[in-house]
Amino acid sequence: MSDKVRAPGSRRVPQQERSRSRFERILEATGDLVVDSGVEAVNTRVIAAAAGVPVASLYQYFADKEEVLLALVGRDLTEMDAEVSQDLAKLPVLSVRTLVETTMQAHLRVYRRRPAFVVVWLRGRTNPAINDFCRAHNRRVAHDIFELARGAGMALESTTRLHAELAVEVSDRLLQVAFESDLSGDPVIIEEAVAALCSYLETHATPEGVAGVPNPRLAT
Amino acid sequence: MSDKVRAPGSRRVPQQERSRSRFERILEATGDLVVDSGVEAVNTRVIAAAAGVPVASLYQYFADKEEVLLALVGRDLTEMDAEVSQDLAKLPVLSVRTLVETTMQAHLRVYRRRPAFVVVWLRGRTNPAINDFCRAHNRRVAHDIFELARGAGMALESTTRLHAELAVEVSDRLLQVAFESDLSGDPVIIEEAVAALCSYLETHATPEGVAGVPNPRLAT
Amino acid sequence: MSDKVRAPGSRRVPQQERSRSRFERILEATGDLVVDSGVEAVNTRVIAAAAGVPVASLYQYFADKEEVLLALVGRDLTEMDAEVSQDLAKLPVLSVRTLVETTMQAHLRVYRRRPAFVVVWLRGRTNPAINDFCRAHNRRVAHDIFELARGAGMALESTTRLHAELAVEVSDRLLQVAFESDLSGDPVIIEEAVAALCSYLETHATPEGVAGVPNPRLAT
Amino acid sequence: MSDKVRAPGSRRVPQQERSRSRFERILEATGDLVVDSGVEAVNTRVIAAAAGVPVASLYQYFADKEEVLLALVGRDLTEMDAEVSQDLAKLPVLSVRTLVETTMQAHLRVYRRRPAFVVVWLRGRTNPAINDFCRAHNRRVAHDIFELARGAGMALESTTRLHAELAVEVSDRLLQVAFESDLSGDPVIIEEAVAALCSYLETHATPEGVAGVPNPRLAT
DNA sequence: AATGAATGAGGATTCATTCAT
DNA sequence: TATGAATGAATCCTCATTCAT
Repeated sequence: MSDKVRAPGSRRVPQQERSRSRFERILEATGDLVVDSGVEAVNTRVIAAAAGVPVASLYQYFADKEEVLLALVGRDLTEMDAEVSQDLAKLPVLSVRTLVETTMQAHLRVYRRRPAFVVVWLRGRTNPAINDFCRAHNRRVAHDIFELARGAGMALESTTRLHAELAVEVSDRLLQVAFESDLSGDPVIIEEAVAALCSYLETHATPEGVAGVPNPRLAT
Repeated sequence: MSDKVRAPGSRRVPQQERSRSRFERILEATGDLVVDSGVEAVNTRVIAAAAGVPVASLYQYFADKEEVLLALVGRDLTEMDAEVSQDLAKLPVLSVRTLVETTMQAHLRVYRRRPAFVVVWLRGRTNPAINDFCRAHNRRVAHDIFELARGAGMALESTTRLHAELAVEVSDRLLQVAFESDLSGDPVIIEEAVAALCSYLETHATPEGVAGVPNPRLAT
Repeated sequence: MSDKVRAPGSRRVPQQERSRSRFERILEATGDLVVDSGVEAVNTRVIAAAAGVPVASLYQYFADKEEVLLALVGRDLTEMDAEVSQDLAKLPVLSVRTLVETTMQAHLRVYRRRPAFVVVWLRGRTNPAINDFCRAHNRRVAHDIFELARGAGMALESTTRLHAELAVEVSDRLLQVAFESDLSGDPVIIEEAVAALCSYLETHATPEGVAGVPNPRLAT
Repeated sequence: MSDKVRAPGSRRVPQQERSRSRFERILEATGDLVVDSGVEAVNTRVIAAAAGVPVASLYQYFADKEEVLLALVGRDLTEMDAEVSQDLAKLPVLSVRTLVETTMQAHLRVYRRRPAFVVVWLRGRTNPAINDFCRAHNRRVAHDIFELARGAGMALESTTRLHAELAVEVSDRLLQVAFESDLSGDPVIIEEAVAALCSYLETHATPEGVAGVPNPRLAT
C-alpha cells in the first residue's frame, strides 16, 4: 500500500515486451490461484511459483502483495465501469428500472467473464485492503450514478448522494449473497435484488425518474 | 471451533468468584482490545496479557483463538436476540413497520451498550470465522422473522424465507455502513435503513401486514 | 520415572474394588490407543479420555506418563517371563535348539495374545524410556539364560554373559523385523531367526549343549 | 522431508565461500549438538544458535527440522557407502569372511571419523524419521551385498534377499550395542559381531563363498 | 482418594520484504 | 532489470505436571 503503486497501464514498458508479459503473467497466475483456492490462500510464494518468476521479481511490478490483488480487481473493475458507462450511454430512456437493470446486467456480464474477480471482489472482503478498495469504488460509483440521475431530473430534491451510496451498498451485499456459493450467481436472488433496488430507489425518484426520461447522454 | 467451549454459566463455580471471573476476564479483555485496536490486532499473547493470565490458560476456556472472539459475539448476540424477542412480544400491533422499527431499536440498544460487539460484528467481518458466524446467525434470524410474519398472516403466499434472508442481509449491510466510522451509529443512515427495509418488505407483505395485525404472541 | 512407581499388584486396594479397576482401565485404554494409533500418539489427555477418568487422576496410579506405558509392558513382560520359565522348566532335554525354540514359542504366544505389547515393545522403541526399559529387560533375560546354560554345562569356558546378551539383542532385532508390519509376525523371518540364533549360540556351546543335556530344573 | 533440500555441492556458490559455509555450518553445528546432547535435544532454536544463523535461515536450506538430521546422516552415509564399495572393489578374494570384515572395517573407519553420525545413526533411532531412514538404507545395502554375493557365486540357491536383510539388521543392532556407551566402539563386541555374522552367513553360502572366490569386480 | 483448574516451558513454521550483486 | 539469499517478526498451540480443595 505504499506509493510505489503502479496502476495497470501506467507503466511504460522500457524496451521489450518481456516485462509486460510478466506483469500479466503474475496477474493471471494470481487470478487462477484465487479462483482455485480463495483469497486467503495466496501468498508471494505461490503467486511467484504459479507465475514462474522468482518471488523477488514480484516487487519489480508491484509494491507489495496487496497490490497484486488490487491490480487484479482494478483491471477488471476498469473494464466493468467502462461497460456500465457504455451501456448506460446507449439507453434511450433512463428510469430507475432501466438504470438498475442495465447496471446489473453489465455487472453480471463481467462477473461471468472474470471468475477471479468475483472471488476477490465478492468473497475476498476478508482482506482489509480489498475491503477498503471495494468501499472506495462503491462510493465512486454511487457518486456517478447520483450525478447522472440528478442531471436527468430523476432524483427528488430531498435525495442525496448518501441514498445512492446506500443503494450501491445494498446492491453489493445482495450480489455477495447471490455469488456466495455459485460462481455464476443465483438468478432468483439477482432478480430479487433488482426488484428491491428499484423499490428502494423509486422512493427517492421523481415521477419522471420512475416513468423514464430521455437519456441526456444518449450516444447518437 | 471445537466443542471445548464452555458457555458462561455452564460451569458451576465452587465458592468464590475466581474461576468465573477468569472466563469473563478473558472475554472483557478481548472486547477492550477489539474496541481499541480492531479485530485484526488480537492474538493470543495480547489477549492473555490484557486479561492477566498465561497464554496457556486461554485454552482452558476456549478451544482456540477464534473461539474467544466467537464467544464474545455469541454472548452479546444471545442478549440481543432475547431483547428482540421480548420487545416483539410486547408489541400490540404487528406490521412491517413496527416489526422493522422494534427490531432495529433493540439492535441499536445492544450496539450502544456493547461497543466491542459492534467492532467484531460489524467491522470484524474480515475474519472468516466471524463472517461465517454472522451469516449463520443472520439466517437464523431471518427464519424466525419469517415464521412470525407468516404465522401472523403478514406474508404473501409468494413470499419465501429467501426474501427474509435478503432483508436481513440488507439490514446488516446498512448497519455496517451506519457504524462504520461512528460507534454510536449514524442516525441518518439508520433512519434511511428503516425506510428502505419497510419499502422492500412491504412489497412482500399482505395488506394486513402493511396495515398491522394484532400480535398473536402478545404477552398479556 | 520417579520413585512414586507402583508396580502392578504392589498397590493394596483400600476398601473397594473401584480403584483397582481404574488402574486397569487406564492400562487397557492405553493399550487400545497404542494398537490403534501407535506409541507416539498417546498423551495424558487421550489416555484419560479413553479410560474415562480425569487427567489428574492418572497421577493417582502412575508417577508419570511414561509409567503408564511401562506398566503396560511390565505387566505383559512379567507374564511372558513366567511362561518362558515354565516352558523351560518342562523341557526334558536342554539344548541350544530346544532352548531357543522354546523361548521363541513362549514369546510368540504372548505377542499374539497382547498386540499392545507388540506395538510398545517392538515398535515403540522410539520412546527413550521404553528403549531403556527394553534394554534392561534384555540384559536380565540374558543373565538368566546364561546362568541356566552354564549351570547345565552347555556353555563353553570361554563363553561369557556378553555372548548371551548379544544373542538376546539379535533375537530382539529379528523379532522387531518380523513384527514390523505384521502384528502376528512374519513366520518366515521367525523361522530364520531361530536358525540364526542356534547357529550363533552353537559356536559358544559345549558339544553337550548342542546335543542336549537332561534339564537340571526339570519339574517332576 | 520435502524436496526442498539442497544437497551440498548442488548449489553453485557465486564467488565467495559464504553461502556454502552456511549450509555446512548448520550441519556442523547440528552434528556437534548431537554429539554433546543427543538427538532428542536438538531443536530449531538450538541449531540456529549454534550455527550462528537466524532460525528462519534454516528453512532456506532445509524443509524442516527433520531434514537437517537426515542431511547429516545422509552425507556421512554417502561417504560410508563409497568407502565400502571401494574397499570391496580392492579385495582380491571374496569370501563371507573377507566381505564381512571389510565392510565392518569401512564402517568403523567412518564411525570413528564422524562421531555425530554415530550418535544419530546408532543412538538416534528414537526419532521416527531417522529410524525409517536407517531401515531404508539397510535394505538398500542388503540388496547390494546380495547382488554382489550372488553374482560371485557365493550364495546358495535357497538364499534370498531376506537373508541379507536380516544379516544387515543383525549387524546394525550389534553395532548399536558396541557403540552404545563408547563412541569408539567396544572392540570385543565388534569382534564378536564379525564372528556372529560370518557364522550366520556361512549357513547361506556356497562352499566357494566360504572358501573364497576371485573378486569379479576387482579393480585392476 | 479425587479432580478442576492452572500453567511453565517448549517448539515448529510462515511470510512479506529487503538488498547486495 | 533481475534475483538468490537472508531474515525480523510474528503466531498458535500442546502437554505433562502440580496443587488446592
